[in-house]
Amino acid sequence: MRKPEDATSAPEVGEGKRGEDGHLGYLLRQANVAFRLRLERALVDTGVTHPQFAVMTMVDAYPGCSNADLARLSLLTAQTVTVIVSNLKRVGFVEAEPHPVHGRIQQLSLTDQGRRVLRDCKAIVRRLERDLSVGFSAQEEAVVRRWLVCAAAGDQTSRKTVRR
Amino acid sequence: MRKPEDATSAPEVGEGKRGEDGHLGYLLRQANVAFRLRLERALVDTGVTHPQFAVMTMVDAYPGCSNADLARLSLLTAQTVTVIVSNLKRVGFVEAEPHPVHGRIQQLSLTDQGRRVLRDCKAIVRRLERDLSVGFSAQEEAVVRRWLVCAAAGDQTSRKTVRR
DNA sequence: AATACTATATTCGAGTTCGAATATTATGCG
DNA sequence: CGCATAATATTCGAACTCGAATATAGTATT
Repeated sequence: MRKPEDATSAPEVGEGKRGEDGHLGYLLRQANVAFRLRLERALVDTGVTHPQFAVMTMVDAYPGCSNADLARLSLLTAQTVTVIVSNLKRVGFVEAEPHPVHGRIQQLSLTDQGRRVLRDCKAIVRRLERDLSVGFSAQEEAVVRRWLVCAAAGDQTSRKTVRR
Repeated sequence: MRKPEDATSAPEVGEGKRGEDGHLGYLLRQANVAFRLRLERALVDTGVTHPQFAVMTMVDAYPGCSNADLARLSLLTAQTVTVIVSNLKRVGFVEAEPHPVHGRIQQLSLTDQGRRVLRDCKAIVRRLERDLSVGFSAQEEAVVRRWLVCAAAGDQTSRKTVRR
């Protein structure tokens, strides 16, 4: 199917159902897959995967947070976060203080090494993120941001005005 | 960290860095995670996962396509598609015609059962996708669609200004 | 105090995803 | 024809992801 002489030729990314006429859910998936892939390949030298980058960023922003806090922040399940955090502990980027005064809660924080690696990752990610806004005005970017937040909130929040 | 009296209280989805002021890459990830989760949970009764739904939709749109074609269409790697297709073959939603005239290429198509299940899935997905556009005008939605296509294309296409 | 409920953390099994590597087939070039 | 190159399909190892289930700890109710 490499040559266009074939009957079932697939469209390029911007064309047909893969272009602006496609389903919004499909376009969202396609955009995310592409950006995730670019991110993952840009981070390969740091040894950090992109879920690990997300978790490390959150631990850095909310030091002392728990596994369950991370799950809420990332919209992932507690099981998923457990795996990511345990991998980060193993390589020494994250450490846990097992005994706050109360609870069996593990308070998480970055190690010095983790902070160093995170700084490198952030520089790489910043470059990739800049590309996401080229070709769009400030007003257009604001629309996109509002849409993304709305899609993330789903029905739970911010849809409460449109009762039925 | 359940009560707001705690020092490190995490913001809700629409607030702070999780709102419209956050990084575009983070917002994209957040939106995708949330939509994927809603989709996965809505499809649970059909027995189809959301990557399986995506692959079945493509096989239905391009019958006779190969594993490598699916990889290009979905922006996934050939290894990933191999696993998904083999799971779909196992449950009998997809079948492969192993011997076209040329090549070792496997021509894929949906079984009758696969087509039936896909029809049910599409009805479910259509409802979820409608929610993605409520609260946005046609012009705003067009901006969002253009941005998503642009993010999917990355640098390869559509940054080249025009056609060849 | 005993019980019920909630939250937290973890384990298990299955599906998804990638990079690396391998085997096989087609094509192009000498 | 013979060989290099490319494309296709697959296997392997590792990480991510979820639902279900389990164990533990804190809170509330009776």
